[in-house]
Amino acid sequence: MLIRASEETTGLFSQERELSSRLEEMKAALRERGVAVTRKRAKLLEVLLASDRHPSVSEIHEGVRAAYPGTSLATIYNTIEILKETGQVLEIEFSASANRYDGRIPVSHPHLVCLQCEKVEDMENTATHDPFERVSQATGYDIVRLRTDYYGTCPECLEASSSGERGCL
Amino acid sequence: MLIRASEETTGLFSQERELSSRLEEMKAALRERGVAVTRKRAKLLEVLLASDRHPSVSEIHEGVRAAYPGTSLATIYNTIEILKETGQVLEIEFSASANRYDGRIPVSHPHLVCLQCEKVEDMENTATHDPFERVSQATGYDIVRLRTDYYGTCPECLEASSSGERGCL
DNA sequence: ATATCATTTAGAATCATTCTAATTATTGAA
DNA sequence: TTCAATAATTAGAATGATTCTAAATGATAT
Repeated sequence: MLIRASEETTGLFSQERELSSRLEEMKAALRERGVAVTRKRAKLLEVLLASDRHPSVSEIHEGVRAAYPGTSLATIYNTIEILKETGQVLEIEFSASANRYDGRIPVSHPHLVCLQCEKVEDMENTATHDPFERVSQATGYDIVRLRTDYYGTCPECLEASSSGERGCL
Repeated sequence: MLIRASEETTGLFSQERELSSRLEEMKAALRERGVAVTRKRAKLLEVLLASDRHPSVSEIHEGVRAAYPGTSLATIYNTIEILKETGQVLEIEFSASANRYDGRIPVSHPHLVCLQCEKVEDMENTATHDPFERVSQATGYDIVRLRTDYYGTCPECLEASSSGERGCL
């Protein structure tokens, strides 16, 4: 059965316990990489893990600034870059809008993307994708990542647009 | 079996016949849409279909300029936009570099992306992805598109980097 | 011919991201 | 504690793909 991971008590990422161990994992990865876990960086990790919204850099920036008002955008970009390099965050690229980041599940997994409200949700994977080794063998590529995203209109946006084009305020 | 579509005599898109009927299809779609198939637009379609390289806008621009030197970038963007709207081209989005376009197979299908040389290849799909209807049903989304891309290093780049880091000229 | 409408144009504007060079914090040795 | 040395952070400039704008050109039909 295919369900949305955002349903909080089941699915891909449910337990608060998992969240805090994920936080520790990320901090450990930063230390291992040889960079300090500063207060701003710690806050960034928190913000990143706080929601299943797959936040953009500027959303993260706002979250961090709520605690540390002087924080610059560059700090967010820098830290995200390190997280990417250490495999601690999954970057979901968009060309027409800002990239989104998944710190909860930093490995390849499918998403639902609403083209209207730009929501990005995790999706349980029921389909079987070719494992990297198999693709590698068949193509000669060294495969490191897979992107599987379904694009469309989310139920809320469908509802909003069906219950009246009139609401044009 | 999983093979690369770029092998010319088999695979997803082999026959020259298919290419020219594809060209007519695209022209028809433009006319149906109510826009003229000008010489520049016709050339653009040709360039788009000419290779399996999944060209970027600026590659297409260069191709068109070879025949019509004065052609502006805006014309390419405009026409690509119309092709997108009519479902005649598949846009493969990248945030860190230019988007790529697939006019040969304008419907969702998987790709191999080389992170080093930025090659984009079609891939035969052996894995079963959840059909749109099934995802729609399970999630409430109205799904219109699926992106399935494998990222890694292509055989040529692997070869180049293994046969010596020395070649640093 | 000429009025109308679509097409094309050059260049400006936008926006996410990256870069740069200077400033500020932190740390470890004297 | 003091003083380098190193890392982290900063503001703002630079970049680059894309979109926008307003003017110019081209085609079409009477």
